[in-house]
Amino acid sequence: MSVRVRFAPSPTGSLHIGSVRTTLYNYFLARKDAAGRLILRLEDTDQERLVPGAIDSIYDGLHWFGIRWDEGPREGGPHAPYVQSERLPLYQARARELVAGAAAYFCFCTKERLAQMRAAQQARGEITRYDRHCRDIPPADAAARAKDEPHVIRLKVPEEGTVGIDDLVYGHIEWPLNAIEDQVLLKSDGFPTYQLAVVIDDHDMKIDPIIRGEEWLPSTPKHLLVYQAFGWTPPPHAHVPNVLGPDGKKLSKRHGATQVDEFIREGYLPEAMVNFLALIGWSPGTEEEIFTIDELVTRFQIEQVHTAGGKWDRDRLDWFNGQWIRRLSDDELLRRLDAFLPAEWDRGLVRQVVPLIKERMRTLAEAKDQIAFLFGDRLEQDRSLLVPKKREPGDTVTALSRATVALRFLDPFAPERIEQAIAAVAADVGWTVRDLTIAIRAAVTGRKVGPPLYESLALLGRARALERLEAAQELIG
RNA sequence: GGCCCGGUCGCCUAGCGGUCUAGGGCGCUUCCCUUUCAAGGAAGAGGUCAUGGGUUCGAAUCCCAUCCGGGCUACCA
Repeated sequence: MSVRVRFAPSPTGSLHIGSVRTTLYNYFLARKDAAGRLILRLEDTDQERLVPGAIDSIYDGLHWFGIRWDEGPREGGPHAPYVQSERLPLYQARARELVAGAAAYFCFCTKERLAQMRAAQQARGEITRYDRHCRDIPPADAAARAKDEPHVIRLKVPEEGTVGIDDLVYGHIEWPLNAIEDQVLLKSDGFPTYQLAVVIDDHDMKIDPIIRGEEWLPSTPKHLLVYQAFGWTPPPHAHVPNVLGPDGKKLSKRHGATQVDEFIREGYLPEAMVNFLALIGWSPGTEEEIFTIDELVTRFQIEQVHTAGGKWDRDRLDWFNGQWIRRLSDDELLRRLDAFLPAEWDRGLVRQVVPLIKERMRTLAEAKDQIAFLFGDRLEQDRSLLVPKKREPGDTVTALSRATVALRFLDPFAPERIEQAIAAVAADVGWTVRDLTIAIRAAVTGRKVGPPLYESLALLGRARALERLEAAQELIG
């Protein structure tokens, strides 16, 4: 039996980083098995929460990560359609089947009555749960009323007993039936609830195993009961722990960026995100840290997934990102950088600085500020940076003017020659090379830190370098 | 409140009854390298394995209780 796994997002917004983690685990398993299949299914049964464009952003986000799947809304497949709102007749027929078999029943309670009931239960300090008011209406009467009265279909949960699963991650878990209410399966608008749709779809699409977030654990008994009602055998389940915010709660917008497109915009690499994400809640059991997505496919074992939630650690993500940036070839890095730099910046020149800033970047977005001095003629100089600590303005002007002279006729205007020239000037004026480079860097780049100075000067070109050195002398004086 | 899950350095984690005086990575500190900043290299601080009881010759590892944290508790998913 080959692996058939799925990820089933609701198109209620853009892709959340936590669900990407779960999707990654599904992906690893699907690719590990040569005959494995990954299925994308859209769970849009809540029509009120639909967000237009969400489907596109799910597709874009997943593709960005390098995740490919085999069956889905746009890809088609043997179990189409893969969008729940297009499968309505299926759910309705199945729900009626359950009613006919006395495993479910029509319920005519209004939302108002349910609200009142809940309020009363709460006031009495009881568990809030459907009181099974409609459970014992004679089936014939109920069927007749259902013809023209608004209604839902509820599952007839057995009075006692237990249901349980052997979760691939959490092990054996059991729930007493008396804690489970008669779940709504089909809403009054004819749409299925998640609980019904997910079971029918996973069954029809032959999903095995089901891998999903830990937050679904409490609704597993409800699903199990639906499987039972249909007489189906539930597939193996694997729940994976949540990705948590710094406060230990489920990662959400109030913890900062959580959407894939935000990370793309901030200049994170998919390689780094995959690597980082995979290691929250799973470990290969070795001391290695850096993995490509393909390596993860071969290493990943669902049984090694943890039971405890893991916190999101931005510093660690940044470290992974730096690692992956440094693993890129210069040409590849140039390609990735493209979207983060103004279109008018000369790519030939950018290509030449790339090696100089490669190990100075943690995100792609940082590159722009680091190399901006190379582009355009105007440069904002900061007088306070121009004069090194413990040096006099006058001496600085002298040093800078000597450097200007030394660089003017240097041939070629290349890093090694520049280095020699600057060393000579430093010796000449009795300054440390360090202090002299501080002043020159400030003059030429306007900043305190940046890529290596001699290479930067060479790339800047003699004309602009001299111009800026002279401007700096004026500014000080 | 009820049900379920969890608890190893600040964070991600190794560990699955003895090799643990608890290992690695991030972050932090110091040093080396050095034209700045990084990167890289080296060293270091940091954990009474939530707590208390058992079981055992032996427990981070098994059992129980307690505490703390989280999730769920909808005609949301």
